[in-house]
Amino acid sequence: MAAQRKTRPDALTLEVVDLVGSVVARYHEDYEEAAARHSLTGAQARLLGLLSLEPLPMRRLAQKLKCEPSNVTGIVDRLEARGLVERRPDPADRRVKLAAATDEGREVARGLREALHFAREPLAGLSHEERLSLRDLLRRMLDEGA
Amino acid sequence: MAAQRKTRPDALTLEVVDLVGSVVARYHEDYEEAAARHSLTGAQARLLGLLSLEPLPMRRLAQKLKCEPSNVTGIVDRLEARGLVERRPDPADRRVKLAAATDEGREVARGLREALHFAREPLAGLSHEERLSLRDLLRRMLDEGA
DNA sequence: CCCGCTTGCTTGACACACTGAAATATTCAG
DNA sequence: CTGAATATTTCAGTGTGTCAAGCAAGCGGG
Repeated sequence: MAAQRKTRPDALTLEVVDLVGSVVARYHEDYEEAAARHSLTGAQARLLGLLSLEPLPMRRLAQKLKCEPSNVTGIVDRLEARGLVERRPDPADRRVKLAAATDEGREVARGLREALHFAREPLAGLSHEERLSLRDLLRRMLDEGA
Repeated sequence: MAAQRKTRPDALTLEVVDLVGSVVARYHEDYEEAAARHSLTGAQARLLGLLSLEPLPMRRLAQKLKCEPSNVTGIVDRLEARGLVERRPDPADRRVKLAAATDEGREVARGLREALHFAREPLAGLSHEERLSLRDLLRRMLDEGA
């Protein structure tokens, strides 16, 4: 599959790597900015986004966010203080606490998603076919890369 | 060009947006991990990467990193303490301090870049033509989106 | 010349994200 | 029932980031 492994990447590859870097940077700025408009930090926005889909135990949140559970405690604390998230006991296991978005939390998450769709949509400039091919290329990248 | 503006994005667009999100997440993990292997934080690695190309005044660094100058002070302080960066006076203007990578700093930056090329190369699985078309699509995205 | 404005950098106080270790509560296997 | 494993929290410590204030150096007009 790979035409090269440890060998020097060619100019084209370097350029693509660079472009990906730019896209990543742009995406991040937009994300943080959208979060800030709702008085949230990036971490809080990501966590709230997860909880807007379904309640999750703290442990699962930590896994999804790829950080230590002790870190999640603080983020949930702050969102809870703002009334966007609440902690509920898990009826099946009294050790676990389920974090769940409140109605207001889901509302904020929805607003955030929409702000992001706008922000993320430099895609709008691409035709249907181009989007199709971009989708396939990105899928391939994600598959190959581990 | 754009088939829609404020209207609901179609399923394909949503999927692409999602894929971009995944690529961004993956890229970030790899970046942080590569930095950590050199005992650097992401911010330190980014700053060192900039300085490995050319010395820059603190002010310019803040602009490139999109943060406050007062923040740059701390990051440069830590890199300077590790001997990877040094502050020099600007002969043209005694107010400005030029941050420059030391030899060791450039060496670390080089190692980091290579680690990143590896990490960033889920691209290796794509053919030359595919990379070409990916490059064009990414360029279009970046152009359109501002 | 020198006064006042601007510019570049640093400092200090503060919030948040994050980690790692220790404490607590609960589950679960033997 | 006892001891190991699991879920969460607390605490101390580091780094990133902001904002306001301070200091030094450039710069323009009287």
